[in-house]
This record gives sequence, structure tokens and C-alpha cells, in this order.
Amino acid sequence: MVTPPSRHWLVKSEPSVFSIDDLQKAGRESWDGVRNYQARNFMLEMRPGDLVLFYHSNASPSGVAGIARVTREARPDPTARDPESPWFDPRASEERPIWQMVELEFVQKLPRLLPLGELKRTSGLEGMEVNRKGSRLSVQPVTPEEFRIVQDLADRPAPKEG
DNA sequence: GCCAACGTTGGC
DNA sequence: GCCAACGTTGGC
Repeated sequence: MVTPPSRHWLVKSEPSVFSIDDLQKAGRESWDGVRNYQARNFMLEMRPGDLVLFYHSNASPSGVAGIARVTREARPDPTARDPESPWFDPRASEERPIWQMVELEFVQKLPRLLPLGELKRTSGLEGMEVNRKGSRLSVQPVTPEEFRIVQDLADRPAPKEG
């Protein structure tokens, strides 16, 4: 399948580990520790300037919390070759680093967190990977239209239950 | 904390 | 190459 170059993405992070507030404080952050081939391959497609939805997973509620921007393209993830790192991978070498990381910078915290349940109920977002049951992909492409819809949603008050 | 869904590993 | 077992992710 041929996919057109994407310039919009979604990354997941557990806020108890690293939240949008942490990214704001840090300003920029190396997105290391990704240990999934599909996620790595998407990071290889990332380019500086690409916009990223910052998703809080394993949270209450989980959902899109903010926006980030890619500031550096993929390069070898040094934590893969650091025996002290929780993400150490003994198979990684200088010639064959296996794992990659990008760098992200804080852009904004959304006016309100957009819960997963609301994303699922929003027309136009049916195709989003994060909406699929059992989806575990931590780096995923998002279409420009989906990105825009999510941004617009955050500017509106939360819909009433029902 | 539970557990379904998933990706990876390894025996065969 | 198949697939069961395992460890992990992530919604709830």
C-alpha cells in the first residue's frame, strides 16, 4: 500500500510517566524508548515542522491533551545501547542501532482534554487508528483533516452526555 | 486492578 | 512457516 507523505501524527504517552505539562516544562524532548517496529517506521517518516497530537494513554480519562511539533528527524536511540536504560536492547549496535528517536517540542495544551469517547463519537474521525478497539500503536499518522477536526473540537465546550 | 487485545518470541 | 506461550498495552 502506498501512503502519501503525512505531515500530521499522534503520539501516546502515559501522563503519569510524561504528560503534556511535562513537555511544556521541558520545552523539547527526545522521543526515545519506542520499541515497536511500526511506530519506529512512522518516526522515520517524521520531518521537522510536522505537527503532532499528544495523546494521554492509561489515564482518566485518556484522550488528546495537546499539540507538539517535530524538531528533529529520526536518529539512533542511544537508550537502546545503554545497559542501564530500561529500554536497553542487547541486539542494538552502532552499525545496526535498530531503534530510532525523534525530538518533539511543546506547541500548546488544548483548551480542554478531548476524551477518547468523544473522538469515537465525532464524525470524520472514524478512520483514526487510536479509535480502533485494541489499538496499541504509540506513533501513528493522522490526516490533515482529522488533525483539523480535533483542533476545532477542543475549542468547543464538551458535549452534554446522552 | 482486571483483562482483552495485541506484538514478539521460540519450539517444532 | 505455524502457532502457542508469553509479556505488554491500555481502556475501563
